[in-house]
Amino acid sequence: MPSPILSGLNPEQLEAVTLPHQSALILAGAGSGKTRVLTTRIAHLIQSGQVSPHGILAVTFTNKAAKEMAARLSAMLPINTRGMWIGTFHGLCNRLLRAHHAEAGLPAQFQIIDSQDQLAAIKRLLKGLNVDSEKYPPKQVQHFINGNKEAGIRAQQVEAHDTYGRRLTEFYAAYDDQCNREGVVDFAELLLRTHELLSRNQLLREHYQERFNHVLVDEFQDTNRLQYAWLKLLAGQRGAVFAVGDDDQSIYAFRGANTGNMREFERDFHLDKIIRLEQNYRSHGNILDAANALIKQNSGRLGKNLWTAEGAGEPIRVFQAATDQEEAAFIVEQVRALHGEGVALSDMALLYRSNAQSRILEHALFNAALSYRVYGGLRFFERQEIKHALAYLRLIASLHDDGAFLRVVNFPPRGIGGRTLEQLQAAAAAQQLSLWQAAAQRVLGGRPAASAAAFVELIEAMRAACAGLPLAEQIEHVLEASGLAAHYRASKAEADRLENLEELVNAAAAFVGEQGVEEEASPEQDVLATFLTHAALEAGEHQAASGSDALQLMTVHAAKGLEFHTVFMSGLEEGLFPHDNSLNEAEGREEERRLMYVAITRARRRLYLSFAQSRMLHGQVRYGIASRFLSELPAELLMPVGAAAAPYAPQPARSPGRGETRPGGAWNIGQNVVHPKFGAGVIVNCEGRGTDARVQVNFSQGGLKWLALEYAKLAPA
DNA sequence: ACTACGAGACTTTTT
DNA sequence: GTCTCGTAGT
Repeated sequence: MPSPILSGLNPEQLEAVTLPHQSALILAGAGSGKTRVLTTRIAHLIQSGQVSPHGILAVTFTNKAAKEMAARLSAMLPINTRGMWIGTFHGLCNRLLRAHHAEAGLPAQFQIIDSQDQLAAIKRLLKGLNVDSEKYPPKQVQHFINGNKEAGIRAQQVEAHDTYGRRLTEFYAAYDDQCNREGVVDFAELLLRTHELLSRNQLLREHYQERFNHVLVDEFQDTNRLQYAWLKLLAGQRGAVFAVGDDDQSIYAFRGANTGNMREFERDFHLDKIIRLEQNYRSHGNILDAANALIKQNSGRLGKNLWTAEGAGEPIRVFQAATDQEEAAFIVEQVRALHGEGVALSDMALLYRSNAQSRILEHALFNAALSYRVYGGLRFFERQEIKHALAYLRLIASLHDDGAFLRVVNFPPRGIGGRTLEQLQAAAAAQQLSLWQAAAQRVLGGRPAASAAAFVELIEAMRAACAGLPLAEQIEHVLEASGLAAHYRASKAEADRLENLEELVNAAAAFVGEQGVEEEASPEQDVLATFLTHAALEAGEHQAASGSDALQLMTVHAAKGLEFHTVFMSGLEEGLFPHDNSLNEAEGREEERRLMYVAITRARRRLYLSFAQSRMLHGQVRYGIASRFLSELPAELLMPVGAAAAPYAPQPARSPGRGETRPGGAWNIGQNVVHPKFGAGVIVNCEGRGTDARVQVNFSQGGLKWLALEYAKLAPA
């Protein structure tokens, strides 16, 4: 007698869901019901009595995915998912480290710092070591540290081959020391610490290995080395790892995702089961055919071909615009028409490769009075006013947090400037004290000591006043006592920041409301710590939902996992998409292609691909040719649209348009040329006439150069 | 100690 | 075009 939760699954989905206790890889194509399979399997395991909710570990990458999984699960089964171990890698690590902080060598109230805070900590560290930030850019040091942590390598284990590498390794070691002193943990550290804790502590390891009989992973293709090692460790010899992913949608290699994990998983776990979910429930045939044809050109795929029971549907529309403005105007016009036909604006997406492209599109939409919503940008807990407020709270919770100290010691301004801080930092370093201790012990003399002492008193007063208050009231008190609220009230230009601070109080109240149900007996101080963790681990929505029907604007990355009736993929030009910076290595080129694959498979019914021959980028006009991806799609699936409906490839040399000079009569923008010294290149700009005429050439070897035509020995190629 | 101006950068991003 | 960072000026 099949259970109702299994009804409606196709044979492959059913097989995946009802697999016995064994490790398995589910290759789930776009729109193949991946999340459904994952959640239904958990529900099925529990319902059939194979495991209790207690024995499940379900890991995702984003909080959104974790929440959705929990929500779907509680809709399927009458269970409370709150106590279950469903969460992000980082969230679950946090949970483990809080429970075993002593064994992990962490203070009970350790704070989590985000990448911004981490970068600030590194800058501070380098400054203290008198390091030339030209030679060792903080961003690069951060990259080095995180890269090593994600490979499971501590500073002591780094194999440095040159002076530069040895220096970076020193910084890595010093950074970890600094974090330990301050009681802060960065994102990568959460994972590495947990991994070390479990590898070192046999009792703990066996406890969790026994407990988590079933480990389920979402978006497995996005895991990095450390996350994979973490999974392997938790699963142990007898555990079953059920990994769901799609190698064709791996678009995060640039931030450490190891595409090799899928193959390694297959080998390490001796998989005899790889289930492919290839039936797509989202898109019409032409769209899937295009996606399949494109992705086939990548090498080293595990292999998969999407199909649909639906018809072919409409052809894919391709639009060639002369300028980015024209491209935007075309999109506006099409959006209007479709909206008129009854397609909701929110069911249409406007995608682009990089955020910089959104502005011109926004401009056109704004002028057309079409409502739109841009995803991306600053998130709630990343805003500076929120960071300031949280830093006061962090300092109250954990006085030795130098990062928090420095963020607020002079904000709002209270006469503690760079000079004073330098002295304070020197004194603290000399005596191995935190900045707080140094300030509290009045190591300074003169006027600076007085202002520092005043700050110490301020924080101590806040700490005392907050003790025992509900969280929201604590925050309200801090906002007033610190002068933050007054500071933002005083400036008209920053009224929105004040609003955000008020929103922070609301968020805290809501947070306590949600928490309160479960953990009724938790002491007040712990609520603050939990809230700070929440703020660090979950930066909040990118933008508050406007509620109204609005066109969705976002990068292709941000669109992963979403679907729309109509998708406009804009800016399909060489150099933009695929992006210049990714073209050097085959890996990068293939990732760009996967990105294009993700873009195409977002569309249910209609797909527009557009590009512009000229585009304003970085304040300069760039001339581009059609993206290679357009020629990689089967021509019979494409339909040129728009005023000209002209063929777009191969790119004909364009004669100069309005306002463009035509020096010497022989040189055109877009023309390929050869220079005796610089080699092959393409003309991207012209200027002046007669003997003054100059052309700008983008050389494949030498980069961008302005050349005076009178002297340069330029020849057509 | 704070503010203002200019030089240079600038793919994608979650935790 | 726009944001960030560092330095110079008040």
